[in-house]
Amino acid sequence: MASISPLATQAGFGAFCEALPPEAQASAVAARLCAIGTRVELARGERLGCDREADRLVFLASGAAKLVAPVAERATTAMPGGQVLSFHFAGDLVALLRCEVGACGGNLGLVALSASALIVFPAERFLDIAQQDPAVLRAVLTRALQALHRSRTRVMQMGHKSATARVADFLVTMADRLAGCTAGPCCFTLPMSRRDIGDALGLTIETVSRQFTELREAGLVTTEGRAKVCLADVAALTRLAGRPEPGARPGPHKPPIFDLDQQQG
Amino acid sequence: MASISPLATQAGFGAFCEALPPEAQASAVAARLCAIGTRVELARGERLGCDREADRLVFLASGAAKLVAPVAERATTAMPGGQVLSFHFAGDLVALLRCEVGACGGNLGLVALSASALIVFPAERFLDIAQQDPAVLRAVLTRALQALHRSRTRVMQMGHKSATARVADFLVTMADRLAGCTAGPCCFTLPMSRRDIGDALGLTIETVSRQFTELREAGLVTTEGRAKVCLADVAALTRLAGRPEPGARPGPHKPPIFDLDQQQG
DNA sequence: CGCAGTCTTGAGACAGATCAACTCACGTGG
DNA sequence: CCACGTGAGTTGATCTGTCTCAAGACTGCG
Repeated sequence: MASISPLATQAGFGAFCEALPPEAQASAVAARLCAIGTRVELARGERLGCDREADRLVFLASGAAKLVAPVAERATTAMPGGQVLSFHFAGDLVALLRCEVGACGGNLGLVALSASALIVFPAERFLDIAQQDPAVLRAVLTRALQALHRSRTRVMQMGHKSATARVADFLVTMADRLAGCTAGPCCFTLPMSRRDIGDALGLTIETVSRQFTELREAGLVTTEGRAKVCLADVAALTRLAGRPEPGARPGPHKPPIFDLDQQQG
Repeated sequence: MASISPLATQAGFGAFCEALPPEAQASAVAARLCAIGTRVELARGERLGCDREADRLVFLASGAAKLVAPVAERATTAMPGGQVLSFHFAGDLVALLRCEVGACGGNLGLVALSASALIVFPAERFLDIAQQDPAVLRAVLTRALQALHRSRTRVMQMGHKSATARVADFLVTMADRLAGCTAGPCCFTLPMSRRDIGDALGLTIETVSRQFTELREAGLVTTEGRAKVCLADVAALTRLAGRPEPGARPGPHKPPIFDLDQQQG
C-alpha cells in the first residue's frame, strides 16, 4: 500500500521547492506550500485516486506515472486500465479533478509506472497560498499552458494521424522528455508497457507492436528487452510523425500555445 | 479586411471587463489591461493569424470562431482549412502562440465563424499586468484549466470513440455552450459548417453527414435548414456519446481537472 | 430563376480492430 | 545455474468502420 509521511522535511519537498521560481524558493510562501503537502510513495502499479470532494494538485518528485480516466461504460472492448490521458515524469505537477463526474468521466487516477514519490496538495488551498506570490501563481499558469499545449498537440494527432505517425510522435516525445534529445540518435528506457502506449495513443496493443516492428525493419529503431529502445534518427522520426520540423533553430522549447475558455456558469 | 479601432472606450472592452473578477473590474489593473488591448472586428471567414514574435491573448467579445492549426504537410488528403482545435464563443479568452513552429505546427489562426468582435492583447504584457492583481491572474489560470479540461476530454474522444459517439458528444457540448442546456430537449443554431465539425472531430464531412442522418432516423435530432438543430433528448445523446451521465445533480458545471507538465528547459 | 456551394447518399477500398496462436523476456524455485 | 511458468510481446487471418471517390439533392443567394 501507499505509505504516507506527513513530515514536511522529507525528500521530495526539496525537489518541489526547486521547481518553484528562484526568488520564491526560500520564501514563506514556499514553506507554507510545503506545510500543506503530503508525501506519498507509490510502488509500481499503485494508484492514487482523486478525492471525492476537492481537487488535488500532485507534484511528482521522482518516478513516472500515467494519468488515467476510467473508460466510459464499455467503449469498444478493451482498455482494462482505462484511457491514458498523459504520462508524467519527475518534476511534473499533475492535478486530479475531484471525483464528481465531470466531462472527462470523473474519477481520474494517477498510476505509478515505476516506484514514485509524490507530494499531494489540496488544490484550493495551494492556489490560495500561491496567490500571495504572483511569481508562483504565474509559474503554475505557465505549466498549465504547457500542459494545454501538449494536450492540444495530442488532439491534433488523434484527429487524423496514422498509427505509424502516432507511434513515431510518441517516441520523439519520449526521447525529448526522457533523454532530453530532439535530434540525432538516442537511447532510453520506456517505463510504460505497450498496453499503456496503446491506451495513450488510441491504438491497440497489437497495432503498436506492428508499428514497432515496421520501425525496426526500417532501421529507425532498435529494441533491447522489453523496455529499452534506441532511436537511430530522431529527426527522421519527427518527419514520420508528421510534425513540422523544429526548423534549423536548435535550442530548447518554445513556450506554449494556449486557449482559455469561458466558464459557462 | 479586419478593421482596427485603438480606442479603449469602444464596445467589447466592456464585455472584457465584465469577465474579470468583480473586485478587479473597476481597478487600475482592469484599466491598464484595456489600455494594451486592440479591438479587431472580423467578418465571417476572416482570419486573425498569430504574431511572428509574441504570443497573443484574444478575448472574444462577441461572435463565434474556430481555432485552427495548418495541417502538417499532407496529413491524409483533405483538410483545406487546417485542423480545428477548438470552437470559441462570446466571452472566451483564446491564445495564439507565436508563429515559430511549435509542436502544434505553429502558425495558428483564429477564424471567425460569424461576424465577431475581438480584443487582442500581447500575452507577455497582459500577464505582467495581471500579475499585479492575484485575483486576475488566478481567473486566467482558472480559464486555462478549463481549457485544458476540455482539451483532455477531446483527447479521450479522439482516442477511441466511434463516429456516432463523437458527433453525439459534439451536439451535447454545443447544446451546453450555445443554449445552456444539459438535459431535455433543446434547439440552437450551429455557427459552423459540417466541414468544420468534421475537422474538429477528426471525421470526414461525409461521415458527419451520415451520423446526422442516423440520429435523425433515431428520432434524437431534427434539423431545419443547414444550421438549425433540435435535440429531442440531451441525456440520451449524452449516453450515446459514451460520457458517464452528469448524475442526478443538476446545477452548473464542475470546475476543471488539470495537469501541469514540467518545463524541460 | 438559376447558379454555386453545401449537404446527402451510394459503392468500393483500406487501415486498424478483433480473435487466435505462438514466442520471448524475465522472475521463481528447484 | 538452469528448468520452468507467467505474463508481455509478436505475428497472422479475418472483419468492420471509416475514408475515398463519385453522383445526386438541397439551401440560399444573386
